Amino acid sequence: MTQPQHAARTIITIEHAGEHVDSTVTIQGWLYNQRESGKLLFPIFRDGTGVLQGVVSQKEQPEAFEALKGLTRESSVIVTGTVRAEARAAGGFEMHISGVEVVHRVSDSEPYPIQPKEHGVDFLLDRRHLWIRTPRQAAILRIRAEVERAARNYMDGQGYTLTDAPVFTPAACEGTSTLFEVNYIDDQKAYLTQSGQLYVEATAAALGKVYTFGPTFRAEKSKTRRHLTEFWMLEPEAAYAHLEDMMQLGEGLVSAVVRSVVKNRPRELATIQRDVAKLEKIVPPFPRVTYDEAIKVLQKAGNPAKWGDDFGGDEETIISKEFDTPVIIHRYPAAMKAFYMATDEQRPELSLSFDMIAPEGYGEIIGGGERQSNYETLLKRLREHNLPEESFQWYLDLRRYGSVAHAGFGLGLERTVAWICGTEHIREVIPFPRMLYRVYP
RNA sequence: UCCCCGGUAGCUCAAUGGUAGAGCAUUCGGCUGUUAACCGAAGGGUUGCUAGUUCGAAUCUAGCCCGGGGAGCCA
Repeated sequence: MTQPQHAARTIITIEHAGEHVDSTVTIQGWLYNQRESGKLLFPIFRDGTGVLQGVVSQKEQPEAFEALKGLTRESSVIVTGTVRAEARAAGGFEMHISGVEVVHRVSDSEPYPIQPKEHGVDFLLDRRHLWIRTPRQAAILRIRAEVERAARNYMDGQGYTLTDAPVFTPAACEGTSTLFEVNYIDDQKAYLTQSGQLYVEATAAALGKVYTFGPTFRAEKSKTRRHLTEFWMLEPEAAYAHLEDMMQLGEGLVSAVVRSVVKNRPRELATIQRDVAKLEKIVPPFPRVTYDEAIKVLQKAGNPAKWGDDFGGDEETIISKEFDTPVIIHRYPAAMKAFYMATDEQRPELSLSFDMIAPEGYGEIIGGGERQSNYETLLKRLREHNLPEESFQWYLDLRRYGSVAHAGFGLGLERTVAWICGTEHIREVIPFPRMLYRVYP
């Protein structure tokens, strides 16, 4: 409106505002909030990269003042002004506004529903498509993107090749109770994958060191802050690899990801007020305890756990509180692990498995281990678990043709991001969470 | 599936058997350095639904619906 028609504009994003002090620039964004003080307005703009306070006086910039006065929250605006260092403004910079173009004005009769104050979870989740505009949510999503980028960089750097796994699968990977069933072509049944692992075992035999990274689905009726029905998993698998190799890869991956977030997303970590000192402590090697030792730690802490019990959230928290970094628990009893897990030759009652537990009570972020490479043993396990042999013939082929020791793990992306961000709930770290009884928006 | 907690104005909550309220948001007015600005005024309600107890129910009882947290299971 008040912008000169033919002026050459320097369009910047708010994250770079500090590089343009004392020059006139233009930002394209939305009105996040506005305070009025008589003949002064203090609008706060956001553009997805950050927020920037503006200031405009009625006396000095009457046109810009009128354009902004009474403007509704989340109206889209293109604003031109001079960036000044300003200690009184949040973030340390402020824009002295000279031109305002209101691109779209939010109606007075239907004001933007999300206010800069406390809201209930249900209300926010119903409006997740708008909630993600909130600076805190936007910062979390940018950190998630950094985690994904850093994880892929690390895996690629370690010589692993990304091999995407299918989402439709013919049968369960571990059991049948937790699968989403879908009608495939001509009344054939298919399921949404709960893990890409079986497929990555095949591609590992083809390419050596591989990983898959994609969505997985669990139809479990879990209603907790650690569960989603649709979540993303990064699953490496390597031929000729053993348990020890995967424990090292896991701690290398997790610490590289954390380091990358600390280095590349300091603004976002500040926005969400994450204690960065805690993240800076995440350096390999991570402490390792065997299942046997973990039981002793629990009993010492007064927990009634006994050998053979699986660990729930309480048990994980007790163990993880002993350390500042994630902790690896390895060699769980074979009975509590999946049919494809290899067993310890020295102690056949143990599986060559490991979990990585995040600090601060965020629970298991990695689960994996060495796979059963012997045809006869694997077939026996399949039958013991009452799994449909027909559906697993291709998987058994991997043990018929050049079977080798191999190992891998699955890293839960959302639990990892939730821990790195310190969020209350895992649902905040995925753009559109899918949870029990919630598929909208 | 089981256990626990909750549902009152657009939002966050108060009212524990006796006239349904506050803050924020919205509208109007005031304020030249605000930080979820502040000050004044106005509008805004089938207290999740159904039945019951009672002179009287947001409040007590039963059933149902919806949501949250946890268990199991897992990343």
